[in-house]
Amino acid sequence: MAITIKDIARESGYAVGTVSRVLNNRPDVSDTAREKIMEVVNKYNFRINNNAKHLKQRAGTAIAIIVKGSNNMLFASMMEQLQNDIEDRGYECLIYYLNETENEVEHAIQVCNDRKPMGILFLGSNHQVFQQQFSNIDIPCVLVTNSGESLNYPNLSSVSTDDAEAAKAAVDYLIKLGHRKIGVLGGHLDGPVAASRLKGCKLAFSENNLEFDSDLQYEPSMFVMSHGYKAMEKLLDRIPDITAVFAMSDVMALGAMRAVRDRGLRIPEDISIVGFDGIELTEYLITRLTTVRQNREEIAKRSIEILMEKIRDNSNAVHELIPFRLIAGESTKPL
Amino acid sequence: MAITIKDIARESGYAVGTVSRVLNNRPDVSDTAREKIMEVVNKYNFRINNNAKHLKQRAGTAIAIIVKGSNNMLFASMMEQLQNDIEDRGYECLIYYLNETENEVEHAIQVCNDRKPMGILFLGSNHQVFQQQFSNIDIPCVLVTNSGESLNYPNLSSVSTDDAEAAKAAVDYLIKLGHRKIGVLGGHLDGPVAASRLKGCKLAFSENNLEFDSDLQYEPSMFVMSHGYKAMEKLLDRIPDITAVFAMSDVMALGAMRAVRDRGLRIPEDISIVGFDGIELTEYLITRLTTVRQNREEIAKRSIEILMEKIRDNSNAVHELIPFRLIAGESTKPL
DNA sequence: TTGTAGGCGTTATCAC
DNA sequence: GTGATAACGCCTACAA
Repeated sequence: MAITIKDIARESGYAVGTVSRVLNNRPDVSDTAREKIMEVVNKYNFRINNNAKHLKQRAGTAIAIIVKGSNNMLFASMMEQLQNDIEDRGYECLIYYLNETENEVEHAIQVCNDRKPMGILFLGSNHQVFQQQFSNIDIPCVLVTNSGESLNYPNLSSVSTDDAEAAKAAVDYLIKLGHRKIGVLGGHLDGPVAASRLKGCKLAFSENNLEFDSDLQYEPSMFVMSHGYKAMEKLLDRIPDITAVFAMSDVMALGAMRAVRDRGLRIPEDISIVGFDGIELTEYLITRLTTVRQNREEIAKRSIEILMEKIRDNSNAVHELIPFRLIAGESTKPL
Repeated sequence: MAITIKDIARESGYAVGTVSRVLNNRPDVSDTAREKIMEVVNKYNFRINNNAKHLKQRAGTAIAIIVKGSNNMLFASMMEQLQNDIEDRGYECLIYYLNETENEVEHAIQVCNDRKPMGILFLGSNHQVFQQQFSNIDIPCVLVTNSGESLNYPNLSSVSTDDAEAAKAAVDYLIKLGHRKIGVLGGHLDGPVAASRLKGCKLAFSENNLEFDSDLQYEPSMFVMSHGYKAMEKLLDRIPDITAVFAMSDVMALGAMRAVRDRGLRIPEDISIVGFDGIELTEYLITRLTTVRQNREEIAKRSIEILMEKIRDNSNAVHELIPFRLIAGESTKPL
């Protein structure tokens, strides 16, 4: 059906081995051969069959990136840098987007089987899934943006923000501004991210001798605008005299802002809001969002550096925390 | 190295043929065989080698989606629906994200070579690239969101918004509100999208007996916030008494809004802004953005329906326009 | 219902 | 520097 290197070999007068060598830019080919063969390749618009190629190749030279959630703006904003960085280092970059319901480790195992990458970067991860199946993976991996410390695998490093510290900083900021009736919008607590952030919140309250009643002040929400909106409505219903909110993601904060406004309240005059992540969008909002900015450039950079190091020396996993910054925007004010 | 169906065959006491049949859910296998083989498969955590599989398979049963730009919020918001819809119809869904600099048709040709999909959906496309190379693709394809009419390939359909009409509606709206000093922020005009939208703008002006001086009133910009911001600054410099702006994408409009605010002007009191696309975000902004909403749900739905139809009967390409709606937000007001 | 064997298109390993 | 040939792991006839 399709044209193969065999056809190219016949047409060019060379053997398949030589054609393969040319196609892979091997040095041990004469210029005449290279020229003649490439001519035929172009003439027939030949394309290599990657299935055959990867079937035969023992070890591939590629880095895989597995992203959970094509709608995640934080991840989206990191992809270009990651991809460029990997390619600049001479590796091929295999990108896979999975949705929330798919099993990222299962997928990774299959990728290892099919493409034998040298390492994997995970953007977004479900810890339970990692606990259950990650032992099937034996190449170096890095969790980008989540800590993998508690998972404790020798080949699973991580580069992330200190969630507890960062959340604490957000709530501290609100408390310093004089707020006392503070609500928290966050993820469901089965994951370590929301749990850590909530832990940080609680610490901020207790260190300031303030009560924190989770049932009253905490409202779980998915990390999307619509859920942030609804969660904020519930919080406003439960705590009518609330004056500030910390949302565990900017996107949720955005939904919350609109909910506040739709109740006829103003930001920051009536309610102060702090987000989390520091996605680009927050700087363009007319009421710039005060947010905990994860240093995504540095996280991306270090993730790759660490992955490369592990590929090189196969040393034990490291778990690095990258400093965050609280960016004071216009969505908060002293009470 | 890795475990193969041969190993499974040996362990289970069956032949490789039977193992293959079980793995592919073929009906012509006894329950005992299926059971016994699956037991061994699970015991050894066997995973099929897709390279070998696809190398051998003549025709794959999959639909490919090629997306240009992982940062494009309009595309991101359509992916889930597309993916679910395709999988609900029993097809496998192959997703590839490319960045702006990569050649989507080149990539598609390679995908056809390797995975032999039944059809391809393109989200985002460069017309020049299609002109040059699309003739190498002979399976049904659909351009999702861009018109492919002028490309005139028998196997390239498209489902899109009438760009000229929609842009005209946006500018008409501003004119009806009494605005006369109107600026336009748009893409570089080598692509058909920006060109069509600009054409629509011009028509709106001329039908209302208004002048439109491109050099003065049109400012090109990439479809990202930062460029929208800068382009708006230029427009404000050139036309100090400007009262309204139409931006050819919501993301650009967002940048423009912030630029306006940073000049100490207010939206919509001093400047009205209309966007394009109608991404979810626009509904959550505190100053809800007036925008031309592309009916992305319907575009996604029809794109797949058309692709399926073409796969079935291989009939000639169709180019469908899906009605848009102008959503009046809070970013515009009568002059 | 199950087994056998050939071949998919490439790379790798020999020779020459 | 180049050629011949044996794998790679699976699917698909065809035979039993």
